Formats: sequence, C-alpha cells, structure tokens
Amino acid sequence: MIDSKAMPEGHVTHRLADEFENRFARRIVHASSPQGRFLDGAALLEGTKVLGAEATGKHLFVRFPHARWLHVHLGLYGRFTIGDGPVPEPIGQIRLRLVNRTSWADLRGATRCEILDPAGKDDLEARLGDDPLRAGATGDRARAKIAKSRAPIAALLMDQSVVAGSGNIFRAEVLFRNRIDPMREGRSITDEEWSAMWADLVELMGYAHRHGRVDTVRSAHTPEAMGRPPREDAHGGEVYVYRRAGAACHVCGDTIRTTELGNRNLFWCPTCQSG
DNA sequence: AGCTCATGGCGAG
DNA sequence: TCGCCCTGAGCTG
Repeated sequence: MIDSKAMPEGHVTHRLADEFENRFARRIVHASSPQGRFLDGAALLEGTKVLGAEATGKHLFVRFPHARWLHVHLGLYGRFTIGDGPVPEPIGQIRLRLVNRTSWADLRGATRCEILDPAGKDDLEARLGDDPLRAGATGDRARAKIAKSRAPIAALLMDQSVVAGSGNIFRAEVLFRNRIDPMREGRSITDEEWSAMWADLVELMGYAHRHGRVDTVRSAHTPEAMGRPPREDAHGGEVYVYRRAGAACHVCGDTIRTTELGNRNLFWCPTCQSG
C-alpha cells in the first residue's frame, strides 16, 4: 500500500503520477465519490479508460477521454492512498475513489480536485515556474525572475510561479547546502550561485522522487556530509535545518534558528548561512 | 480527550 | 495580510 501523506512537495506528486501510470493507465476505471463532494466529476470519469498521468510541480494531472483532465492538488492535508487487491470499506471522507480490476486509489482532504479541459490545464501550467523534476527544465526562467526581484530568496524558492514543486523543506535545505543567507534579495544571487542551487534542487528532489523520502544529507555531495550516520527523523528523512530549530547544526554546531516569513516557518543556520 | 501545529494555496478585504 | 480548507501526528493533562 502506498500513501502520499508524507511531505506533499513536488516529489510526492511526481511519484503519484508514476503510480497512476503503472496501475491505472490504459485501463478502464470505476470512479465514485463516497464523501459526495465530487459526484459530478466522478460521474464524468466512471467507466472510461485512463489514458495517462503526469505532474507539474505539486499538481497532478490524470488524462481521460474527451480531452478531460483530472486535476488534483493535495495542499497541506491532502493524501492519496493506493493499494492492490480488494477495495477496503470507505473510512473517513473519501473525495474520490478510483478502482480497476487490480488496484484502487482513495483521495482525501485535497485542496483541489476538479475536471479541466485542455485550455484550463494550459492556463494553470502557464502560471507555474520551472519544475526541477521535469525533464528538460533548465531553471533559466526562474533565474530571470529571481534576477530582477527584491524579494528574499527564501520567499522566491517557495513561489510556485518561480520554482514549481519546491516547498518549505527543499527551500530550507537548498539554502543551507549552498550557504545562502535566506534573507538575501533575489537580485543579489549570482549566476554561479543560482546554477548551483538549481542543480541541487534537481538532485535533492530527484532523490526524493526516486526513493520516496527526503534525504538531503546522505544524498549530499557536500564534504561535510560524508561519513554522517543515517538518522531518521519526524519528517520521514534526514535534513540539515528543516524543523530543527534550537538543535545543533550538523556542520558547525551553532544553533539552528527559525522565523516566520510570509506565513511560513523558515529554518537556517546563522553561521553557515551568513552574508 | 483535547489542543496545537504542519510539507500549501486560495480568496476576501 | 488573514482566515479557511481539511487531516493526522504529537503533544498536554
């Protein structure tokens, strides 16, 4: 059984797209809304063939006949539970249930679950920035936006119209690993710094996509990380600074700090990430 | 048992 | 900028 509950940043959505490709694509699906809040949408999908699935940033798109796309955004609470074999009795508020001969998928608590036509999907994707998990993405468009922004780089790395799929964990870890002060203005970031940060986003998010867990330490190329023993934490992986406020920095021993930036918690090491 | 907080984003004002 | 959506984990008592 697969559960998407952990850390719904871009890697989770891309894994979901993979799962839908493997278990549902090119097969007839039965759709229902046990909770009742997606009855019309489920009726449109019922008995049709799933044509494919893809992800852009944190958005999941499942393609159906008649140019219909199922669009799901998990938000903070949303969760897909996917399993094989007999379908369990519905427990809790299941917005959408998809079932075929071998597999089933339950969606709960999503912030968005809707049917889009191609124009609606295009509009949505046009508002999204570069996705480090998308093949061929270069980060150049993100670079251009950052270069002319006075906003702190920590805010820009959370802005889905700049980098699609990066959330609070990856922005904190990428800033730490690249020794960037989170409050530096976007326009102060050099081409070299951005190239390194983008490459790091591709690596860290790629690792999380492949392994289903975040690990910015063991997957690190930074010399400080070498030889560090594996250690699980509450986030389902290993991190340098995310949610480690008050603890000692793994690299320098200074105390990890936190502050609120744009309604979200930011974490950083004041020594490793100074100026 | 009840409270708080959390990986996100939208719409009201 | 704030409240809300909606769920679960981890506290407290």
